Amino acid sequence: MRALIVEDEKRLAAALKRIFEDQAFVTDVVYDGKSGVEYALCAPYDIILLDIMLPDIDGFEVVQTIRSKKVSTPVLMLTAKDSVPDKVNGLNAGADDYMTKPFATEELIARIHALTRRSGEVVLDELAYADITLDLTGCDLKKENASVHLSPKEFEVMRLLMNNPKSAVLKETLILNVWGAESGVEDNNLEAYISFLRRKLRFLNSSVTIKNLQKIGYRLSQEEG
Amino acid sequence: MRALIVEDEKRLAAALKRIFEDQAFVTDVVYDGKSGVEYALCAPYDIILLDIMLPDIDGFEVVQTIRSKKVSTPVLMLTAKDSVPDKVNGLNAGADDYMTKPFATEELIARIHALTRRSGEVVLDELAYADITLDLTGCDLKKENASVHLSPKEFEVMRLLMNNPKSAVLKETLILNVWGAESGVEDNNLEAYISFLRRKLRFLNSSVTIKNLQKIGYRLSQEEG
DNA sequence: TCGCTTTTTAAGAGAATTTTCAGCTTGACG
DNA sequence: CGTCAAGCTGAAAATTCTCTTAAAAAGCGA
Repeated sequence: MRALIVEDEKRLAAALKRIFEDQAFVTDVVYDGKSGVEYALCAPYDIILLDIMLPDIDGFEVVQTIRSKKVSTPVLMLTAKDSVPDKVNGLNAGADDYMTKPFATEELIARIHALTRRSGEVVLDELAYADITLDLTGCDLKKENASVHLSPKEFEVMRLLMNNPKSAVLKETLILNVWGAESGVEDNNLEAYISFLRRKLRFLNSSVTIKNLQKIGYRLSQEEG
Repeated sequence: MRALIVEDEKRLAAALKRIFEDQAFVTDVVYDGKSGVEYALCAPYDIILLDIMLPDIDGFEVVQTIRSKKVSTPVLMLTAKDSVPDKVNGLNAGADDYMTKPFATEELIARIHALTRRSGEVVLDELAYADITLDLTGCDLKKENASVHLSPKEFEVMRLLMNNPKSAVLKETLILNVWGAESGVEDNNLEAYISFLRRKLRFLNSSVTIKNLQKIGYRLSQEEG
């Protein structure tokens, strides 16, 4: 499932991205209306999250434009104002639902699911590799009947690794996606988490190990016997 | 399809962005080499357009860096000079194609399509020569079922040699691409690495040898029986 | 605030990689 | 041959990266 987030406030955008990714969406983020239209027209999304207040053209215009181009992806509008005109305008312009900021994460998730269920897809809630399974709804890592709890950051790191089981995941990618662009975290921080995860994998007695590629990053691998 | 443009001249960059967008690419533009590397490492692009002359680090170094991180996105280099050394360096460093400025829009479009078509069809993750194979996703050299691990620099040297199996690779080219422009490493350093690689080839019992051409450089060759 | 979990930081051990050096071999050329 | 420059190699030294702990700091709910 793919999601597009159109939101100019970077921090909120990052938080939303996280939420969507926790729901197993592949997520693109853009920070203005023009890009929103471009992206919506160029790639097939299952849902578009759209802020009304944007630096260039506003959310209403974005919906209108993409609808006029026959894109029928569900649109969830986000607005700081709880005013009736906004809602009406949004729905008239072609949005499928709206939410007012601030909002509870649970409510957002519920609405996301309501909108995407409608389009008839199944929501992926597990990631598997070799003998382990990552539960995307809870936050734990399982092997057969055993399971360990993962903290949010451990979970994010593991999810990225399990999403790219074939290739190495760059240290840059991991840090960017787990801590964010300008977090300024040290490599050692990531290393500590890798260490935490390795301990938990040993605890589970899994055949999965996290391999280091010097100067590059990490990848999962399965130990023989 | 997503494109990244790395070009410091704003007006040219804007023109390029327009061209890409007309071809239905979602396009990011950055104006210096450092940002180019960051973007390339953090998002999946289908093509990267890269100017050689950039304010901070040059285009060669950009390609070299992202390739050393195993990013295999096709790179189209742009150069004002039509000099052979530039082309050679670019292609050795891991670029897929180059164009000299000024250029015709049609030619650019044709090259873009050639490169992205290619990437759609085959994912290049191995380099082969005679009886050996270089795994570009991991860091190892294989012969049949045996394999040896290569360190980052060993890997780079080997990749350059295997990229140019027909001709000799100049010592300067090797040093430039593996150690960088102003590293000031001695020839003996390269010799040491050649020696490491030879040992590993012997270990693999490969028919491949690294031949020295006095005062020039090295080339791969296959020993008979 | 207290107690718990999570995250960050720090430090040292340990590995892996890279560089350096000395002595040796090879090839070119008179 | 003899000599010199260029190249080769193994070993040690130096450096850089990584791993693992433990402890400090931060966050969070009761």
